[in-house]
Amino acid sequence: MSTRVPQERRRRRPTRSGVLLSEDLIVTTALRLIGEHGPEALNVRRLGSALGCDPSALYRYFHGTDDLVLAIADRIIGDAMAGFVPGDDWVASLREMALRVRAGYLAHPRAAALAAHRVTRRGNEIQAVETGIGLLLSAGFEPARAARLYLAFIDTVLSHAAADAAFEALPRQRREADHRAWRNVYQGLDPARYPALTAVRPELPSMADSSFEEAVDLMLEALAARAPDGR
Amino acid sequence: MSTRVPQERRRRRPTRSGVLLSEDLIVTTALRLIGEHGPEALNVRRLGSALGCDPSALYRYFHGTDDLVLAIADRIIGDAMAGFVPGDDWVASLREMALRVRAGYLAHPRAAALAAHRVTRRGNEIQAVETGIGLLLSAGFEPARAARLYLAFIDTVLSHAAADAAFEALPRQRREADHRAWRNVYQGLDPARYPALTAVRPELPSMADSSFEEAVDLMLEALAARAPDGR
DNA sequence: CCATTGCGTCAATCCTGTTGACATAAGGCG
DNA sequence: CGCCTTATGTCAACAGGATTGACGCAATGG
Repeated sequence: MSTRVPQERRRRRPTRSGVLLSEDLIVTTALRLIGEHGPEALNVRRLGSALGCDPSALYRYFHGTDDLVLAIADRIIGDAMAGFVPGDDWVASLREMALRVRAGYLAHPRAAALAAHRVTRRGNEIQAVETGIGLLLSAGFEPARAARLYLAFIDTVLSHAAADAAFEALPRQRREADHRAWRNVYQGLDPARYPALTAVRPELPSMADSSFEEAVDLMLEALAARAPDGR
Repeated sequence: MSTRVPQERRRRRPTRSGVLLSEDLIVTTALRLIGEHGPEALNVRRLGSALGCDPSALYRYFHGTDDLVLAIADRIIGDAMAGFVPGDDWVASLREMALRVRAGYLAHPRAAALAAHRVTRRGNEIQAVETGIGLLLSAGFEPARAARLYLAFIDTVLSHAAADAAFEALPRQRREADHRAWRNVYQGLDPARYPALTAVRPELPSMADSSFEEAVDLMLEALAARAPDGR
C-alpha cells in the first residue's frame, strides 16, 4: 500500500512493547542496526524486532525499503559535512573534504552504496560545491577551469568512496572471498606467463586494501602542479 | 551444493527444450536479460526460463548467483580488453586501457552497475592486471610502488566508469532531470551567498557531463611526474 | 465519556536462492 | 552393438525475504 504514509502525525500509539515509533527513531535504529550487525542486518523483520514492533508497522512511516534507505542517506549527508570550514591551504582543505565524504559513506556503507550516485540538489550538496569551487578559484584557476577541475576531483572522490562503501556493503563471506582472492588466486600464477604479477608478488595481498588516499593524493598533486598561484 | 561445478565438461545433455547449456551461453543470456529488463531481472528462475532450462541446472555451472555475477564481470572486462596490445608509450597505453574499460562498462551499463567493484579472480581480469602493472614497471617504478600506483589508477578508472554506467542506467526521465538540475537549480542562486558558483555560472550546465577523461588525464599527469624513467 | 480513526498486529501471498533426491541419456568400454 | 557409469537436467521442498488487506484496540477531539 503506497498511500499508507501520512504527512504529519498527531496520534501516536505505543507498540506492544511500549515504544513510541517515529520516523526519526526508525532511522536512528536502522543506522544502529547496520553499525552493530553489519549491512545485511537491515531488513524489515529485524528492524521491526529491534524497534519492538511488527515489521508491517514500518510501512506506516515509509513507502517501502527504498524510501527508508533514502531517509537514512539524507541523514548521512548532513552528518558528514556538518561543521566543515575550509582553511587557508586549498589543497589541505580539498583533502579534508575528500576524507569527510569517504568517512560519511563508510560509516553507513549499505545506505551509501544504494544512494551514492543520486544527485540531491539540496542545501548540503550545493554548499559543498560552492566550497570546493571556491577553493579552486582561490588557487588562481580561471572560473571555467575551476568548475571542470572541481568536477573531476569530486567525481573521483565520490566514485571512489562509493566503491569502498559498496565493497563494505557486501555480505561478509563475499568480502572475505574477494580479499582472499589476492592471496590465493593471484599468488599461484605461472611466472613465465605473468612476469609482472610475479615481480610484485609480495605486494599482492595489499591489493585488497583501499587506494582511496593514494588516489586523492595523486589527484591533488596534479591539481597543485597546474595551479597558477601554487599552493 | 558448492562442489557441484566440474572443471571441464565432456558430456552434454540437451534440456527439455533442446538447448545445449554452457557457461558462455548462460553468461550471454544473463547479459541480454539485464540489458533488456534491468539488473533486478537477473534471478535464477527468470534466467532459467530464458534459457529453457530448470533454474537449478544453473548450479551445475556456477556455485551460486554471486559466482555468475563474477563471470559476467569478467566477460565485460574480456570484451573491453580484447585485442589490446600495450605500446611503447606507457602513459598512452594506460590511457587506452582506461578508455576501453569505460567503453566496456557503458556497453552494458545495467550489468556494470551490478558487477563493478568486484574482484572476479578470472582470466580476463588477471590478464588486465598483469598488463597494467607491467606498464608501470616499464616506467621504472619499484615493484611495490608499481603495484600500489596501479591499484590507485585502476580503482579510479573503474569507479569513475561505474559511476558513469550507473548514470546511464537510470531511466531517461531521471537522467534528464539530473541534467536540468545544473541549469535550473544551480543557475538561480543568491550571488551574495554563493559567490563561487556565481563566478563559474556559464560553466554550470557542463557540470552534468562526465569528467572521466579529465580525471584520467590528471591521474596520468601525476604518475608521469613521479615516474623514475620519465615518459 | 463517547465516537472516530490512526496505527499496530496478524496472517496470507508472492518472491527469492538453494539443495537433496531422482531420472535419463551420453559416451566409454567390453 | 549393448551395457554401465555418471554427468547433468528436473522436480519438489524449504527457508527467509518484502509487502499488503483485514482487523481491532486505544488515543484523542468534541
